[in-house]
Amino acid sequence: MQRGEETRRTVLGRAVAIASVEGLDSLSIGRLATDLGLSKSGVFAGFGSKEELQLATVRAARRIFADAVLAPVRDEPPGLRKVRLLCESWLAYSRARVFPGGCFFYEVNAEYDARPGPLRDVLAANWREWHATVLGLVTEALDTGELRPDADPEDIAFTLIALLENANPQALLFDDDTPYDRAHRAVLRRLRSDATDPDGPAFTA
Amino acid sequence: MQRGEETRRTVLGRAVAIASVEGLDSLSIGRLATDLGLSKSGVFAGFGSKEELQLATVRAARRIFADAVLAPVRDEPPGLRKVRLLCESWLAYSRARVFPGGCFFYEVNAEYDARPGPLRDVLAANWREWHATVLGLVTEALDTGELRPDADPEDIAFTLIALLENANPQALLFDDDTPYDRAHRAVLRRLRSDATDPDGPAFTA
DNA sequence: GAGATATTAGCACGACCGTTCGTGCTGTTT
DNA sequence: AAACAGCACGAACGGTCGTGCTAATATCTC
Repeated sequence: MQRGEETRRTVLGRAVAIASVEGLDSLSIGRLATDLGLSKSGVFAGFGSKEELQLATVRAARRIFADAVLAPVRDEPPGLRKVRLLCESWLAYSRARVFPGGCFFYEVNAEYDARPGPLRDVLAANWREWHATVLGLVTEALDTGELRPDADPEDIAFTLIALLENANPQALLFDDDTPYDRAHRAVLRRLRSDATDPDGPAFTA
Repeated sequence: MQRGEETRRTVLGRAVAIASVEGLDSLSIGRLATDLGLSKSGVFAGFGSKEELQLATVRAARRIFADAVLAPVRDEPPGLRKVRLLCESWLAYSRARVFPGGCFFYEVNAEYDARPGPLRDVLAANWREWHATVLGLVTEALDTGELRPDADPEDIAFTLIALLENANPQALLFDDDTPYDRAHRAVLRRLRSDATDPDGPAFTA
């Protein structure tokens, strides 16, 4: 009997869309029910509490993020090119409005970063995971010798993430895609500045 | 008879604090009244509508931001050092929790960047102003010859802002101040990479 | 088919929301 | 002293919120 699971999926699909635009606080069970033609208690029953609905929404968004951003580069060989492709994948994900409100996690991190509780904890864990992913790829690029040995992978990861995430609100606030291009150029610049071969194939292929 | 104005100030002081942590949506007139020992209708009367309260809150936050971040460097002579001091001023502002939720505008921009309306419009204007300020100082540093003539001021401004803003959520999410140090180093690195004298007095004084 | 079970619907609750209204207080102006 | 504006108050409005109940319905197992 997996009809309940399907309902949950339907609800979560709408929930991630709403939350990416208006935040997890604006998720309301009654509104979800009305939007989807369900009863309020039916939606409620599928989650048990509003907080569980919010947590499930974050987990659903995490899967979508992984599919949209991480999956396309998963099978790339380690190295500097893979770092670049990951950044480009992220920019494409924000630009394509995989979530209608841009990056889901930019929105909800800002919403909960100063509010202790289970939600912030899971968001912090997701951030750590994302940061570790970027840092891991940068470290691999160091191992392949495409980055100078004295390069600081932590600094590179921090900078790359900063450039990506900053394009998101600017593009949304002004309904303008040029911040993505600017972020892309800044990413390339940062990578080149520590690359052993600034004109190598990692930047052109 | 300026007692009303003083009440408004009291309300706005609490409002900016709440909004920096929980967002402008979580501002509730009844809660402000309870917190401050006022009546709900009294608070309401001072603003006329919830949206006007939100807009007034943004204006109040803008003044606080200007005092905390811009004012300390206002009288510095133009040049690369002034750019660096502005960045350090911003980091100190976020670190010191001038707003308890970190940077007020990081929070509310994320909240409203995908929601058209008067609030997004005023937030976009504020962002433009902030960006123009950074860009102006960078351009001045170009004029003084401290930055290489082929440096792209737009790219520098974008990168600096990205580095600053990215430190904020990370510090809040993990209750940890090291992102500020990392952002600081990244800022210096970015400025040095386009400076005519990477070891000049702009970086040491 | 019959019975067990998982899933929805319907309804009511208390709390809080933004907003409106009428009223009284307080200090200035005439 | 009288008239007046500015301001805050308490009460109440219709609505929506999350959350519990109970009842009806759909699906799976025998």
